[in-house]
Amino acid sequence: MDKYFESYFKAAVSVDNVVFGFDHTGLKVLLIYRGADPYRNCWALPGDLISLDTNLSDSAEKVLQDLTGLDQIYMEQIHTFGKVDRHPYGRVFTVAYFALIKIEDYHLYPSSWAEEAAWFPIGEIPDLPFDHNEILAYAKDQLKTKIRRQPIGFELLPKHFTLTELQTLYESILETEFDVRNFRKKILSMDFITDTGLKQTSVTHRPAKLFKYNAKKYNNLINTGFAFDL
Amino acid sequence: MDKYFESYFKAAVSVDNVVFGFDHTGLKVLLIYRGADPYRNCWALPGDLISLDTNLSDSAEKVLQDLTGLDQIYMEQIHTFGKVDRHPYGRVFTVAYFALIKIEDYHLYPSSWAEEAAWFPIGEIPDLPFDHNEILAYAKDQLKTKIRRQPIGFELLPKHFTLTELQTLYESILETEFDVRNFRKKILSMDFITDTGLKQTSVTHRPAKLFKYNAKKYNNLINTGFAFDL
DNA sequence: GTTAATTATTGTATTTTTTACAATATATTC
DNA sequence: GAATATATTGTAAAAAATACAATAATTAAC
Repeated sequence: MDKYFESYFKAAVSVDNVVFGFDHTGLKVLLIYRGADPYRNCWALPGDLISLDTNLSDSAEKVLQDLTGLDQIYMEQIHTFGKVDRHPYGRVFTVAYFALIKIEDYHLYPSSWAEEAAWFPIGEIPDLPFDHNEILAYAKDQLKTKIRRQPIGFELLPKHFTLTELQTLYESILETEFDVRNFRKKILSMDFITDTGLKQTSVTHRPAKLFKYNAKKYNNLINTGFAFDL
Repeated sequence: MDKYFESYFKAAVSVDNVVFGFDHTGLKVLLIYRGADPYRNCWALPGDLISLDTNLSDSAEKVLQDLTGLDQIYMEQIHTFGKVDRHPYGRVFTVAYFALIKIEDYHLYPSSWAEEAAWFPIGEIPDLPFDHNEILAYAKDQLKTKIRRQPIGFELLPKHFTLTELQTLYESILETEFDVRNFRKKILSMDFITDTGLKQTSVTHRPAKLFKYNAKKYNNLINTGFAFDL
């Protein structure tokens, strides 16, 4: 390499993951309690500087896995943040990813320098270090946009879910309300949510039918020009 | 900074701009002829390593301005590419931006190490260095997606345009055809494209009315829950 | 100045989709 | 079996999307 280029190779790159989960109480975000500088003893997005011998997308998975134990979950790159002074140790660009998980399917195993990992309701997020509040706001916005046009909502629900749960998910994220009958008609007419034949148990009222998302049917539809839109 | 962090601060970050233009012959992409290593004497996306004292979004504008002379145009970050071996000089992450311009409103002034700058029809793009073909493919895909849902098509047309030009733009980018009457009805019903009262001149047939995009009206609509969709 | 050539402009009937709206069904608990 | 709680379902009206072709305005050629 020419000497001329040396001054450019002094940046670091990090990954910050915005992991959304959902349960009956609403939308949640996964934060870790930092046990390392900078910003030791703060809750923050699970993110870290990345090692320069690893591809970016692999790094995103590795960082999340190292800090929280989460593996093999739906992840998507959303934006890169690169203000000059966003990191106290030097010029650090951070690539933000968003991820969706079924809370009840995973246990959290904080490790590396993450002392804790916990779900925070979307309305009760503390002040976060770096530009993490900005990143989170961006991710929330993306979630709202994407969930209307791609069938990613199912990533947040258990494998088997009721139509009421599905409707609650959409209403909660989109901050709106749907008519029960119309919502069901629309969803079922799309024909990629199928009845499992099973019903809820342990409820103290009429049990709801359990449905599941059929990715194959969705992909077939896509190929015929269909566009999901809620 | 702790010594521990030093090994992380050895990456470089670049910006690569995918600039789309449009004229009566179709969609075009702006490439520059590289007069510097690596890949000297190749056509490539206008991109460059960024200086570490400049914010990311400012860098995107600066790089484009330096190489092509283009300034104050619509730009949007689309994706960051970070494969380990994508750059021969070391670990370089590149943040891709896409930009839309009205070809006839600008002159190209290649400078810095860009020996030439030229518009290439989207169907006649040569093999590009780095992962630029991959970046371009991603950008094309984004353009197709975004143009259907945001009124960005107007960035590619002259300030005053005919409805036929607008329809041709959409048909060309979306690779589809619309019924003339239905297209006009739909566009005009959205009420943010207004008649300028002017007509085409120097055409050898019935002159078409000239319209313009009214961003204020669009923003008003957005705030009332309207969603542009073609 | 009439005709040919070229592109611009416009309306309507049909079909499909969206919307608004409330009664009945199925389970548990007491 | 009565009370309670949630699940499930249909229809009519309105709105939007679709399919389809004749007329209008200009220039060029004669």
